[in-house]
Amino acid sequence: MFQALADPNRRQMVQRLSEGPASVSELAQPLQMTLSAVVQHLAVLEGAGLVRTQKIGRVRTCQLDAQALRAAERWISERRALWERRFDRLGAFLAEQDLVSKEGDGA
Amino acid sequence: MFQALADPNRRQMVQRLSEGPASVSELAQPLQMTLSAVVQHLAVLEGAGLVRTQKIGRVRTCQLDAQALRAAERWISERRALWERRFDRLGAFLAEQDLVSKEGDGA
DNA sequence: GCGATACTTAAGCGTATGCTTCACCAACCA
DNA sequence: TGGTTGGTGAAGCATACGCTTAAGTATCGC
Repeated sequence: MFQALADPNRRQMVQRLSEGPASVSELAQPLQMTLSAVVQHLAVLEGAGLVRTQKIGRVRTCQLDAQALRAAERWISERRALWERRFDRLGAFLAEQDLVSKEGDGA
Repeated sequence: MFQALADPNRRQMVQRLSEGPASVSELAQPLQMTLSAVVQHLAVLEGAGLVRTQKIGRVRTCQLDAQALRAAERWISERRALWERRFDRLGAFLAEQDLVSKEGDGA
């Protein structure tokens, strides 16, 4: 799923879809590539569960699946929270002293 | 940055680091690959700003950068919120339509 | 029916990614 | 001092990825 979000074009597609549903060619329009390529990207997004699509007539309409986005968000959030909580428990002061203060000369 | 999180091994490293700082070989231990490969993954994570490292003696110590995680989290969160808000508006709109139509024929 | 539209599928191709090996340097320590 | 530990860097290789072209299918509008 992070794999699916890794590509800039796919993120742009997600961005577009966050503003509302769109057809495949609408998604393709701002992207400088073939419809074929867009469909392939779409397949990745759909495979990751980030996007759901449905075909009516000859038009495939796509929309975001908020639940999948929430799952990705949660994964990051949990790890961050874990790390930040740990940071707090140990005391920011010690950590500052020990790990951050030497950044001045190294970086 | 999503690119960096796309790889399962790198996510495992992030997972490990969320539990506390670790040296390169500590990170490598649970992973079935060469130290060399781990260093390369580490470079990707560091390049994405997800991890900061510092070398003391011959040991490189790694820790998560919560801020970068927060950035990724925010990107997802914003898109999800946008989409969900739209969803709500649609719900409200439909509800309103429903209400109006009932008022229309009821009164 | 017939051309245009909106995809769909398969094949191929160049490049990026993930990994290994090998050689190497810099601490640490007995 | 010399061996071991911890990490670095470059080269090479197999596979995955992103994209294109080309050919095909199903629908829509006239």
